[in-house]
Amino acid sequence: MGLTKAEIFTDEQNRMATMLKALAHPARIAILQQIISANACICGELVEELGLAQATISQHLKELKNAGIIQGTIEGVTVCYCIEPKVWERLKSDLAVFFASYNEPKSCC
Amino acid sequence: MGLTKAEIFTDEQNRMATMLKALAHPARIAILQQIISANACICGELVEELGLAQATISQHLKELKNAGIIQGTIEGVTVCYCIEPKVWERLKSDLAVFFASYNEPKSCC
DNA sequence: CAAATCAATCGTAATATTGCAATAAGTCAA
DNA sequence: TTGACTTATTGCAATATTACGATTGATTTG
Repeated sequence: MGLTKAEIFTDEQNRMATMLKALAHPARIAILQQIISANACICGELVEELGLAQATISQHLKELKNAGIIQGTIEGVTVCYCIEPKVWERLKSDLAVFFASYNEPKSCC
Repeated sequence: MGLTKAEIFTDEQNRMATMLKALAHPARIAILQQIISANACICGELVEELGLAQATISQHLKELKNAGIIQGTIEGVTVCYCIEPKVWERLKSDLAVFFASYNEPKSCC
C-alpha cells in the first residue's frame, strides 16, 4: 500500500520513525554535516557543495525543516539554515535511550 | 525518480542513511523494542503483538536482517530473532559521533 | 506418509520518495 | 521600475515502500 498504519503504533514509535526518516537519506546527512561544519549557517552553497539540482536541495531542506531538525531564516536574498538545538538534543537523547535499552547478549540464538 | 544518487555521496553517508532507513518505520522500531524487551529472542509472537499481517512482519524482519541489525536462527519450526551486537554497537557509536558533532549554538540566524 | 504449523516469498494494489526542468515568488541594486 | 539573483513550488517520470492474500517450503508430530 505504501501507507503506514500509524494508528496501531505508539506516539513515541511514530515520532521516532518520522525523525529517523527525515535523516535517512545521504543527501540530508550531507546537508546536516555541511550546516554543522560551517558552524553558523549556510544557504545555496549547499547546491554547489553537493552535486544536486537546486530544486532537489530545496526539497530536502523542506523535509528537514518539516521534521523540525533545522530552521531557515530569510536574510535578504538568501536563506540561512541552521540546526534547531532543542529538536536536535531531544532526538539525540531519544536515540541514546533507545540504543542503550539493549545491553549485550546474555543468551541468544 | 525515486532513485538516490548514491555515487555522489561518501560511503559513510550512504551507510549511515541505509541504517537509518532500516530503523525509520514504526513497525520496525516496535519489532526491535519487542526483541530487546523479550531479552533473548522472539519469532512469530511479533505477529500477535503488533497488529500486522504475517507477510508484513516477515518483510520488515527481512529489511532489518538485510541491514544487519538483527539475526535470525531457525529453531525447528520457528525462527528466533535477536539483535546483532556488533552492528548495533557500531550504529550506536556512529550516531553518537554524528549527534555530538553539533555543539550548541554559538551564533546563528 | 499425512496433516499441521510456522515463516518466507510472490504477486498485486496503493501510496511515497527522489530528482529535475520549468516556473513562480521574493529581494536587492541601479 | 527593471533586471539580476536566490529560493520555493509545480508538474512530471521513474522508482521504492508498505501492506496483504495466497502460495510455497521446511519441519515436526501423529
